[in-house]
Amino acid sequence: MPDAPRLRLRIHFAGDAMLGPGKADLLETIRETGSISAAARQMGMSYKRAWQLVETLNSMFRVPLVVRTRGGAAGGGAVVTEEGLAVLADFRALELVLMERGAGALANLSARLADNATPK
Amino acid sequence: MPDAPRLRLRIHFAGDAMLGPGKADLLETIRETGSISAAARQMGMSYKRAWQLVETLNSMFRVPLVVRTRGGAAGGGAVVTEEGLAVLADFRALELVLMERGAGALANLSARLADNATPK
DNA sequence: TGTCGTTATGTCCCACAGAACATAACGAAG
DNA sequence: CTTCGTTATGTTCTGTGGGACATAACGACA
Repeated sequence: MPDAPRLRLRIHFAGDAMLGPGKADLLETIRETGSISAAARQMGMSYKRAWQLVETLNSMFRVPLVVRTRGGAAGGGAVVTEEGLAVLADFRALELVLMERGAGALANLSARLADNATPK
Repeated sequence: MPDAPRLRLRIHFAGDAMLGPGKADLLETIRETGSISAAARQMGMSYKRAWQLVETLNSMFRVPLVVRTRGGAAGGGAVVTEEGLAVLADFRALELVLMERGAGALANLSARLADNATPK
């Protein structure tokens, strides 16, 4: 088995609101870097996209997950709120549950895969 | 709570091979209808797309998941193999595990959502 | 040997997500 | 009151996933 298969989870709420690995990872990177732009750079995505994701994240929950500040010596920054951390934790918990309890089925599936030796 | 959030799961294997709700549902509908085109119609997707999905499904596993026959009185048809049923079962098992064991975290997340009363 | 519904493919087209650029606005510190 | 990095937005461009069509091939059966 070359590399372990990755389980990707996405939650579709009412309307078009959804939460998946993209927003979760972004949230996590913002927490680490304290800045949207730094997170975007680190994740190799455009600042605008990251900003848009934060925007939708904040608007889909009652309490904002990320608070931003503009100006100042550091230019500004972004901080993940308690609510944001909680949301992130819940999402990670779901992923973890899936990884742990689904290892068996996942192994079954992997065993049936054709061995494409990642050609070229 | 308007409608229950849907958990969507996708498995990314090595290379670009991946398995998600799309292929799983298609597999299931083919099993029910015995035909790719009927499944496509029933799922509201073009025949070509359904055919392409079946093609990639068959090529990403060692044993084909769907066998097809052309011509004949009925025009032809498609049958999901034992292997296909097994793959489908494993995927559904993963989904089920997620729904059951993740209900708690999912409820937490839902509770934090902004109540967008599905406007318009 | 003609019929009929399905599988099998190719071509054209378009909506749309996201990249790439381009500017403002901001505000603490020096 | 200048500087500096960040947040905040708008505009343009493009790759592409998938829809919409168009045909061919197939083969059991009447």
